[in-house]
Amino acid sequence: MPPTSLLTILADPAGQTPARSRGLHKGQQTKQVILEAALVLASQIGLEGLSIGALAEVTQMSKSGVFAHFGSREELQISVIREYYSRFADEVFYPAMQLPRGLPRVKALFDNWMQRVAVEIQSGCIFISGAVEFDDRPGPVRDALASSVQAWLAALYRAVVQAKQEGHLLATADEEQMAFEIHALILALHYEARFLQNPRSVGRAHRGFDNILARYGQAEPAPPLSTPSHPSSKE
Amino acid sequence: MPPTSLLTILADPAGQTPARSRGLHKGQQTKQVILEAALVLASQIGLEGLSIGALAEVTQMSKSGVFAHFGSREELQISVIREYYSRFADEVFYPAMQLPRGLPRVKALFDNWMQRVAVEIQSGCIFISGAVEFDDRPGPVRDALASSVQAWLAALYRAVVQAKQEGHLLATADEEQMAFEIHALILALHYEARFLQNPRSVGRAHRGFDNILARYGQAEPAPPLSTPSHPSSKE
DNA sequence: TGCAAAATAGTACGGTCGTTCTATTTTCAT
DNA sequence: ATGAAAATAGAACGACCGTACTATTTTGCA
Repeated sequence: MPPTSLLTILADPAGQTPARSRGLHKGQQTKQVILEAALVLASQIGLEGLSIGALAEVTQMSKSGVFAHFGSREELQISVIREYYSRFADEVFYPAMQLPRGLPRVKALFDNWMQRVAVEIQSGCIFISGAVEFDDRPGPVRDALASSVQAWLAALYRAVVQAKQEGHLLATADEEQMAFEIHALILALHYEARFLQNPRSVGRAHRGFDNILARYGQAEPAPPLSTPSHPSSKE
Repeated sequence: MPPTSLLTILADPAGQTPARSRGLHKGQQTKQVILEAALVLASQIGLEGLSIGALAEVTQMSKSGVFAHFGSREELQISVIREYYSRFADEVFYPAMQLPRGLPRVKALFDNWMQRVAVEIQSGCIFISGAVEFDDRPGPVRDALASSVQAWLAALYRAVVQAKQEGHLLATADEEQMAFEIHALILALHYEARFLQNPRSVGRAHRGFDNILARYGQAEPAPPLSTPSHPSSKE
């Protein structure tokens, strides 16, 4: 029983039910294998770089064999987005929801997010690369991508609102602003670490979060400046 | 007489001198026209989306005619990066260098940057889309892109260092951290405004900058929270 | 165990891509 | 004005793309 619902937008509209029977064993299984490979490929070279040919090579299948599972490249891309979103929620969102409302939960959301992005410095993040690829390319892929990101950012925002309600933030705190600044740190981390290969970025992002807490938080002691490793936001 | 030099990295290594003569009139001229079109195209669909065919169509030339000016797609992409960089410097960097060292210059750098990105919400930013496209694709294009961005970020960093030297920032201020947080705001603005189409992003970024100034600055009065329009950082 | 249905393979088509090679046109100093 | 050099055009190449159609194989219930 996941603690909240809103994160369960965009469900697979039709699990499968291809013709009329009910046997859906092998197909779903290999589809999952393909999806797994597609996720890796899309993270590396982007959703636009995802090609059915390359996917067939990786999975040792024929192009048409891969294709048949999705019906179109677009549908494949959307499936990848859904899968990515699902894993993101499992890894970042749900674990944080186990913690009590307020600052603890906000901190956990950020820490989990950071941890995931730190891994994605190597593998790439679909929410970021996809945003650039589908900036001004309307259509179902962009819609799936945007609604996924919006759902996640909304969840983060709600956690901040609750933190203020719990009295963990200053009464003057602007929740939307705080969420914006947190998002900004993650984007900068991804940019500077993955593209510019600056190893200090992880520490910078952690420090930035501490700064945000110091600004919006209730009587947080200002963290000491210039600590070698990341002073972390975990307490 | 540009006030600083470091921004003049990456010069065209060989203007032209194709065979041995010295007449280089018409060629350079149409090359500039092509480059102009390429800049528009690359901003919209990215450096990877830049196709010689599309460029030929836009410029009303033949594919081979366009191609001959660059010799390869890679060289075309690099030319676009150089041109983009040059315009960025003219628009953002040099005007700010007219202002006195310290906070005024830092503020001008940010304001000019903001202004440019605000326009790029429609057209797209090559430094951001390119970063995603060439994350893990080594080669001369990535190198040109990365060195351009690094040069700009270094310039921003120097301005912050000077602001501290001038006594405009707290003695405890971490200049690199401040530059990181400023960069983060710009990235978030681009992401949330261009991809998520959130019209409040410009105001959020401005407010974020004010927060940074309040944190690192010397006795800055905290800006009032919740102002409708952007409270701006211009004094 | 048989047999329909599901899953996969094979092949081909039209399209776009970057690039090469050769022809044609345009430029511009003499 | 002439003629060589520079600029542009044209056509063709091999490669890869998504997709459609048609076999063939594999699956899993009766």
